[in-house]
Amino acid sequence: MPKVNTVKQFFEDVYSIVAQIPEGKVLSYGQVAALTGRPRNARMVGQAMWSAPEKLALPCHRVVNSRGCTAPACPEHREMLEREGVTFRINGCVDMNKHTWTIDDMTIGS
DNA sequence: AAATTGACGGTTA
DNA sequence: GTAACCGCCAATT
Repeated sequence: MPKVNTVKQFFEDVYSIVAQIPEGKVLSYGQVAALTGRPRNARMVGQAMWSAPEKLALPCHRVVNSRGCTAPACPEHREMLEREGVTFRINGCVDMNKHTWTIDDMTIGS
């Protein structure tokens, strides 16, 4: 019954984290990968997004690359983020310094 | 089983 | 600050 830490588990972790991203915040693939325990699997995270079942309502538009830009094939996500309160720079990238999500943003509660 | 590709990241030029 | 190259890890062909 070999059920070790396989990629499948990694995918579940990715879905779990991405699903917890609050509105107006974004995460980079590498950041998500690091939170799942695979900082080198940034690419795999993207693959997970593209492979993510829509029934999970996974906010993949809140996941961007290291530059803070939206996914290469989904520039329309930019408008979705703007609508959620995310601010964009002239270069078309998100203001990471203010919108890169962190655990600290969810634990400061109260 | 081997080689190529890929929603990426980081470093060097 | 921008451009190019290499490197990481798993999937796909």
